[in-house]
Amino acid sequence: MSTTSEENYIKAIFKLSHELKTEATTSSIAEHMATKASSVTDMVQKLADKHLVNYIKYQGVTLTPKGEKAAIKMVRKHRLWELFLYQKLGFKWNEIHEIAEELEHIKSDVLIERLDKFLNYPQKDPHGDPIPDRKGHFPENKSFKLSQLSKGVKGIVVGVNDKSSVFLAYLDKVGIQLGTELEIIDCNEFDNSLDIKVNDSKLIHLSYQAIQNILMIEK
Amino acid sequence: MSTTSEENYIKAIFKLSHELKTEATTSSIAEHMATKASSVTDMVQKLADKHLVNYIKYQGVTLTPKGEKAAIKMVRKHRLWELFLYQKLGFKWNEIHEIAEELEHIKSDVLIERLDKFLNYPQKDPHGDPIPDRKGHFPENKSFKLSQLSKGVKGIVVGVNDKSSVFLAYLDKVGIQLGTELEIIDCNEFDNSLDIKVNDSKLIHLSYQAIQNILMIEK
DNA sequence: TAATATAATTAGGCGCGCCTAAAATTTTTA
DNA sequence: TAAAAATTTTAGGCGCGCCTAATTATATTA
Ligand SMILES: [Mn+2]
Ligand SMILES: [Mn+2]
Ligand SMILES: [Mn+2]
Ligand SMILES: [Mn+2]
Repeated sequence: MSTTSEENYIKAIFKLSHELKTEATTSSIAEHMATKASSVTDMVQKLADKHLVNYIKYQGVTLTPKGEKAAIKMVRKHRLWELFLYQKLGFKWNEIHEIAEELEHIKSDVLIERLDKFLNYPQKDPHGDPIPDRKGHFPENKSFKLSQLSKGVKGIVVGVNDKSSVFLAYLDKVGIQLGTELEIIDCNEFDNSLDIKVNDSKLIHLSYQAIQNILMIEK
Repeated sequence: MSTTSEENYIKAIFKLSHELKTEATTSSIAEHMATKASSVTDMVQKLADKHLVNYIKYQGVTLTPKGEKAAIKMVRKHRLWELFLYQKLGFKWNEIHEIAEELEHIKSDVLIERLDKFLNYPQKDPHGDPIPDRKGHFPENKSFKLSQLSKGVKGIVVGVNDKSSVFLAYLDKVGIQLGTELEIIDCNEFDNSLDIKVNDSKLIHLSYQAIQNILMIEK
């Protein structure tokens, strides 16, 4: 069996190497988990002993197939719990991550399958992220950053990169949620910000920082 | 804040002193928690430092008002999660305790209030046990043991004392659940067992051990 | 390529929750 | 009421997950 701490490390390594497509180095893991490099080394050695990661001293770390399977299961649990909190208990999309961070560690396998069924085998979490199925397969998720759309184009918001509470609350404030239609009115070259029409009505202004973190499909 | 371990100890002390109305001694706590007496002493000292229990060396332990409030909150959380698992996810009444034992430690206060609302502010858990409200008040729960009913009397099952999976599965097997009507057909004095008619049809035989653990109200 | 800067690991230590064994205290029994 | 038994506490130790400081290895730069 694995501890809560082990599970959080496995998730972090998965996120770094598979989602952000960066190297999972000792320091990047430490930064991601707000811990110290020496703590990461300790844990990575432990995970290597358990054959969850491939680890060569000074050479960074990758997940083994066993570790990847464990990571995907954690992602599945996290996102199902987030959807439960959002859809059934009425939490806002910026209130769910922290609680799911705890709920994802509940051990029962049958629990997660029952939850999946209760939620009608959903494919997306409240942030637009794909929920892997029981076998670990991710539903196809084609989207691009709002920053990549050009003037005049209309698109639908299908996800976010930054899931921080402040960013999500900001999107709420300016009237953006999943499914919102955005039209690029103008692109301000000097700071790469955009003027945008929201749902064919309100006009807003979004910084480059913001538009890099909003995921779209074309309409 | 309190750890999972502290919470489990507080719950055990509450159960021993308030529900079973026994003394919460070092050894009774140790037995209840399947741990060693020396571990209990360690924890009880820690809980005393936090003003959650009154503790005098060699004299056993009682909850302070603060400790009792914390205990009741744990009971509330445990029973709400049990009901969720039973009612919403379709678990059987003998499958829920272990999972709730983990879920009860999820930290968010607003979560538990949302869950309460989602479940329609229930008063009883799937074992017939009372669920304290947000303020810590328990709904009145009058019932008596099946072993206290006399021949010819009819009653309704409203709870169980033993929540072990084996006992609950046994009750399922003989057709007893909450709300089942039982009629005392005969009392066998030599071993205090009962012959019982279930829901006006099937005749079964229950040992003294069993009938001490079934809670009834008269019909 | 040698010196320097950066990154990673190791050494050693800490609190937590648990254990065993020994000592202290209380309760029971003779 | 004194000895024996049972209970409880203390002493000391262990694994976990974390830390700081020191050391070692790798990457960068002159
Ligand atoms: Mn987590
Ligand atoms: Mn999410
Ligand atoms: Mn518990
Ligand atoms: Mn219960």
